[in-house]
Amino acid sequence: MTLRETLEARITAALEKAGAPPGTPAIVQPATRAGFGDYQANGAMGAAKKLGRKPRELAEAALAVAEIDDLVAHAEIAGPGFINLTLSDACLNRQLADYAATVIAARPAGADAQRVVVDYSSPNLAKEMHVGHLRSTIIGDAMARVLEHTGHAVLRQNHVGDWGTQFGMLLTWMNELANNDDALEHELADLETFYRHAKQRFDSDPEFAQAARDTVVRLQSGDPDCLRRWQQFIDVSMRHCEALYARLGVSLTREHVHAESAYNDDLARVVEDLDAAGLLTESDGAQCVFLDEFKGKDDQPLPLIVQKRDGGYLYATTDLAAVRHRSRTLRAQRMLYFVDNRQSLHFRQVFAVARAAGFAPEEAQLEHMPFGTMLGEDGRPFATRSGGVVRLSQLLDEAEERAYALVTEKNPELAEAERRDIGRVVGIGAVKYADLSKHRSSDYVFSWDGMLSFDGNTAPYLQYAYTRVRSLFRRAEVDPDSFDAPITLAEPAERALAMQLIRLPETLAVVTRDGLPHLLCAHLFDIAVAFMAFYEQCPVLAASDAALRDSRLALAQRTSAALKTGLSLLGIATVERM
RNA sequence: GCGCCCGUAGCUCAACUGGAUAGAGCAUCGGCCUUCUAAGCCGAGGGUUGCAGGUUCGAGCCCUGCCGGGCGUGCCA
Repeated sequence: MTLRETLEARITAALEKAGAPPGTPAIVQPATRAGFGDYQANGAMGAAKKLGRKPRELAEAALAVAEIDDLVAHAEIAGPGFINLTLSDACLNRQLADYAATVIAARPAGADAQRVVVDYSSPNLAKEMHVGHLRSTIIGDAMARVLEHTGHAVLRQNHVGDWGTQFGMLLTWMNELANNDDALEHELADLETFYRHAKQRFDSDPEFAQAARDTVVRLQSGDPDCLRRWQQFIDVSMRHCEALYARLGVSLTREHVHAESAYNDDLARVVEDLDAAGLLTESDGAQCVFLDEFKGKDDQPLPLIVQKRDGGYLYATTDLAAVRHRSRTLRAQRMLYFVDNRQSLHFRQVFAVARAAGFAPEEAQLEHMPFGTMLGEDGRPFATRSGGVVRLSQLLDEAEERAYALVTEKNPELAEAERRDIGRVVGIGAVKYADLSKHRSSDYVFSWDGMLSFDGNTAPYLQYAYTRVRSLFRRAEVDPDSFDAPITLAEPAERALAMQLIRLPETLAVVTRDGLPHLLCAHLFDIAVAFMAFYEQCPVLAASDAALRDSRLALAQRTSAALKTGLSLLGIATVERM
């Protein structure tokens, strides 16, 4: 239980003792202003209103019976009925003393631990990954890491698109090139070009288009030659994805891939089960599920189509099969889908049908974690821009190059290899953080300068704060991993930093619940800002006495642990100097 | 037509079950390197939170209407 949750529970209990109905939330939040202490409880006002009592009076009564003396030094009623709380030094010191174990360390699986499926990245293997794939991949990966850190069993699922009509076109193009191994090799080296050439042939040559459609049928009927070709293409495309994952530091590997095609054998069964459950309706030749809660135009019932008139299945069928697999085979209690918000309706329908059909039990948490569309600098959706999208590899090249140039300018005396390494870590970090630090659900504008900025609220700022701590320890010739000393918080800057440090678990709890890693970014930035102020105002190595020096070194050491751990949960690495 | 999302400083974005004086970064302007890394720090300016009502002790957040934008809406994924 985090400090905030403890306060919430204690104040809630106090409100109840003071006469509020059971379960009246205390609504404990970080104080909105420095003068209001460390936390504030806002619940007394709402509760008093329901009771017809004076809010300040209820707050007063609650405070009188609140058992918070072990945590809080000062508590006072302010304004219409806020309860402002200032933590005691003893409380702060307890948290800081055992910081690595109590605040930083990953939580062991407890009673409330869940088996959580995180469905993310899921690129379409027909094409090369582009910048639009960044959001699902980066945000999903951060969430998988945070969930693991908070004690949950995470099951990563990379639901890659490896099936469907466009593969007929690609395989046909492969066949045309097949009599020339070098040409095929060369074409496959660049999937974007490969796709474009195949599409050109498809659009311009009716015979090719027909062959492509025939190939789809052969593929789906299990033709061995087709399957071999298909497998060859998938391998190339998958290796390309894996290279990007490795470069990005994304934790997805081959074992997390559970492709669309893996559900092929389940699809007929899904439709049968829907039929057996009495949910299936034929409409215009298609097999559909109609649920009352979904209405289309003119209040007409809105179907979820699971089988086309020609017998083919759709992605709704695959997603239903996936829910069933994740629930029954993987035994997931919570399933998170980091998928574009354009599929909101689709998931609402799939989840509702899955429950109705019993593919997932009522208590399973099925949550679409939508993210917004990446827009071009003209404000229009990125993918529709003429001239094609920006390749991910292109963006990463540029990021690494700019970071390398900058470190070379700042620290020319570092060895070439180290500067290259710093360029990679800082460049990739900047790109990932630029994406992670924005609220997932809002559309956002892709901007080279935004993605590749190294100033202000960016990953390099956090990485820089980390290197400052490391530099202190190098100069002090002390090993930061084994160093410890009692911490005393005298200066305001020291106390402000300590407060930010001990709040990290609260942020992780919210991130875990809501799937919003930008809150972790914001908190890490707050920690770094507090550290920078501390660093400016409180000399460490030149402190007036040894105890003060060691106290500040210990505080700096906590800071580096918080930053390194926090960044690693975002999937961002650190360097010793930059 | 109906449904979902969005509209906050010049730009890009925050604002945690409705909380106190709406915050950052970038950009602009002014300071700070003979002292722990200036990728930094300190300070300044910049807002009718699209518009109009409503709900209440209190609204960027909730409700209604309007304006503007995005997406979705039966056989692609």
